[in-house]
Amino acid sequence: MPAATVLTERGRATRDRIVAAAATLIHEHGVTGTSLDDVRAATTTSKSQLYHYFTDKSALVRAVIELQVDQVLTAQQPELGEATSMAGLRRWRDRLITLNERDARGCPLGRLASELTDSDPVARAALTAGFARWQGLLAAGLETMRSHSALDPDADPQALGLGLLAAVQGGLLLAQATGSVAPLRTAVDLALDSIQARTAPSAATGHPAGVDG
Amino acid sequence: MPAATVLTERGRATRDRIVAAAATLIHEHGVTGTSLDDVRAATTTSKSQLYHYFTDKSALVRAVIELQVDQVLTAQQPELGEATSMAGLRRWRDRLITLNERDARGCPLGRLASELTDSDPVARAALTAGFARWQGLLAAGLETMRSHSALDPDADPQALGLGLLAAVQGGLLLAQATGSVAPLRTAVDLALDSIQARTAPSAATGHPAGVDG
DNA sequence: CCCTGTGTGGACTGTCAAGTCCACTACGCC
DNA sequence: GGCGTAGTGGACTTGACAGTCCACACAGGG
Repeated sequence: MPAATVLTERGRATRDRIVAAAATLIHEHGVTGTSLDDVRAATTTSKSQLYHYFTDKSALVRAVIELQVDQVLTAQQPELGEATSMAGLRRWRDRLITLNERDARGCPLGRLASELTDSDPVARAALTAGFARWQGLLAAGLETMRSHSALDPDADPQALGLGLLAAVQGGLLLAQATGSVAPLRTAVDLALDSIQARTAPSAATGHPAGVDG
Repeated sequence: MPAATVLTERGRATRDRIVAAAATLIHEHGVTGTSLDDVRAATTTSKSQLYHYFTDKSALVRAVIELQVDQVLTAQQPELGEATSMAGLRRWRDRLITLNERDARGCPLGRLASELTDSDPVARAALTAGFARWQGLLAAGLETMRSHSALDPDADPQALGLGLLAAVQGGLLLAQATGSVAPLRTAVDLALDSIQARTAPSAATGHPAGVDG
């Protein structure tokens, strides 16, 4: 008897409310730092509802992961989808910084990843898939650049996308630890400089290393 | 009445044993995933001993952080201290990869950082200090390069060190999530390429982007 | 040889959180 | 208008874990 299979509109609204609140709480306090009673209180629901919609806590966490992946990626739009030039990449970078200079909480996905990878294989797979989507979006933009001859034909868009994503994650981790966005800016700029160094000389549009755009 | 102030040799041995075992357990299962009973069992000590040497669990965690910072940094020696050229940096990179290709568990400091930064300010400070030491070691090597004119005089060793550290952290996070060292390699190579692009043309020793050294 | 303080053992308590259960309500369909 | 299913409320059980307490062992110094 797995949790609620058929949902009415009302049920779906309640379920969404639970996942949204859980996502916020987990982002702020982590998975183990968030109790189901906290979720219950934040949503004015009852214990039985949580177990009506989710078989157990880990199922709720997995639903949160799905939501967070979507939220994190859409929060970077439209800049992420338009990162098809150095200028576009720098606009995306600015967007990232703006998103994180308010509250340097780190990336929700990064936090979930380090908390769950060695305890919940299903969650891990969902997070890996989320990172892959993110990398894919970056790689797509870089691939477009390459097809427009704005990037060295030898450059590997997938690898560059992965490196860029790692810079973002590492930058956010250090930003969270230090309480400042500076590490994020520095890390992403370093990676972007590396990409810029691979732009076809004629098509290079950006400014030199490390300078804000 | 804070925990044990004066220790005999025997007491110090016990304390060290507790911290070492706790460090291992926490690296594997996280702070919240490690109970004091687990530590007790792993060290064949008793509850009263834990509270004899540490006021509470967070005090033990802080001792673990100190140990982990030292362990993480010394594990990178001597390569980290000799990263005073592109070749030296690449040897350090190889060392990092070797250290992590066995068990892609991520960086203990990274994990602790994302787990503790918004719950224990003291732990956060200790971790920030640890990251700062790491960054400082990298920056020192880069500074040496610059003083030898092997690096662009305009390059900022501190910023490059921070970016490199972020690449390592992000790479390790993704390595942990995907279960492969590949992201670490890609991330660090991307950052190193950026540094190489700032080497003084005459002193440049390395090979082009992304190739292993 | 006792006396003091460090080191050790392990039972015990209190709290908090996951998960269960049952009673009740709301809504649609026959 | 009853009947079944989705939705809701909240008390209860169970277990794990942080932290406490007291009793005992082992050392050295008078």
